[in-house]
Amino acid sequence: MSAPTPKGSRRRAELLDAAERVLAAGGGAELTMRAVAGEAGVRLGHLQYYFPGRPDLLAALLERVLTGALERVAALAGADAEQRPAAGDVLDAVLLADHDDPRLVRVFTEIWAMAAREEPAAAAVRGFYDAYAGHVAEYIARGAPGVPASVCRARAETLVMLVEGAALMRSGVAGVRSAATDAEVRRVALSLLAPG
Amino acid sequence: MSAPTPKGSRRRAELLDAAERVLAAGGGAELTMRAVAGEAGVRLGHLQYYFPGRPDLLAALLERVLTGALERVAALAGADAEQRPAAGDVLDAVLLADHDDPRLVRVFTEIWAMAAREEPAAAAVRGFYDAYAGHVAEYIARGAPGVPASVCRARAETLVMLVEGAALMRSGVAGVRSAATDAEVRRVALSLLAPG
DNA sequence: TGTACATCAGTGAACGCGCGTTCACTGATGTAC
DNA sequence: TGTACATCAGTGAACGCGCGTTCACTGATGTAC
Repeated sequence: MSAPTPKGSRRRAELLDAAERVLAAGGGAELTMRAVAGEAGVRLGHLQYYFPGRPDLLAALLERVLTGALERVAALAGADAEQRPAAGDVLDAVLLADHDDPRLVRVFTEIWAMAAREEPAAAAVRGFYDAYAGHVAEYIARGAPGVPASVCRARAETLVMLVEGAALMRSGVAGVRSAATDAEVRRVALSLLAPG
Repeated sequence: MSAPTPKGSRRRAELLDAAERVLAAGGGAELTMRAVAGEAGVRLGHLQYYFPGRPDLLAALLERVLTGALERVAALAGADAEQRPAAGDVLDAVLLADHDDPRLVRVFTEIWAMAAREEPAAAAVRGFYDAYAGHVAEYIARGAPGVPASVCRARAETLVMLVEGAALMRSGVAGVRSAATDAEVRRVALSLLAPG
């Protein structure tokens, strides 16, 4: 597939959209070539024109979801060093916007499960969280000039753990949301993001 | 299956052991009736004598894993109000013992994915984390007599989020372990478990 | 502007395979008398 | 202690189904001259 045409890229994106909807709705076990083709409104054989085998589809889907999520993190935490958004606003954006989409939480639980199974997927997921923590660490460092980079990194990784755990627990999958806990999470997260 | 015989209970447990090994090794997609029967060394038809359908096996497996994990939490955090173990020891036990078993982390990522798919599984998982947080809240309350129960609960839920996020990130699935981050997680977790 | 041809986009049927499920069956174990 | 019988434990073959994959095919679109 060298130099894809505009139409080709659009179709490819549509097919991945469909795959993402199927994954969110039914989980990895229902993410079949037929189901994706049906969701996209094309024939099985045509889906395989773009993604010859199921592994090709899975890899492309994983890459797109992770890239999209990372771009959102970068936009929130990193873009302009000058216009550094307030830590509270960043947290609210992560905790409210991202986690309020149960679709995304579902997709991520499936991605974690995929990563636990297959090393290539795990490598992609580790790369994602590594970059994620990198953005957060940079944000922290900008707000605390004297603090060593290694400390910023440790705080960033801890914050990512808390946020991902919160995603799981607040999503209805493994727990339910409560205002008191949200406030406590926010307090702890803030102390990591902008200590002092 | 009224009043199972000793032999029946043993066989049942053996079959669930096998199912757990298959789940840890290959994930939910490979957890087939045939694979479990093969792992247990019995014939397919015989597995179905104890678990007539796949849903029966899945439900029993989920219940056993969650019950086992909860018992370990209860033993750590709750048992005797008199012999209250030090917060640091509790944390070390959770972070080192539990998380050092990649098998268990893998099983839990699969359980989260299952819960994201099926509401009955989600209900069981929510019940588990509810009880988990309850034990932790009680532990916190015993160490901080003046603090309202609602505050203890919020701290406990936040701690559970952090611990589960840490399990994911430290397991190799979504991240790698680092001593600096471990220390930071421990510091934050301790501040939740035994503030002041 | 027209034509020939290569490539791109999309279809449809068929394959072999592993799955969950069904079911008739056999041997082992317990229990009543 | 022996026997008859019910239940428990385990086998083995077959079923229909949905899956990923293969492949020959057709129509649409671009491109060279």
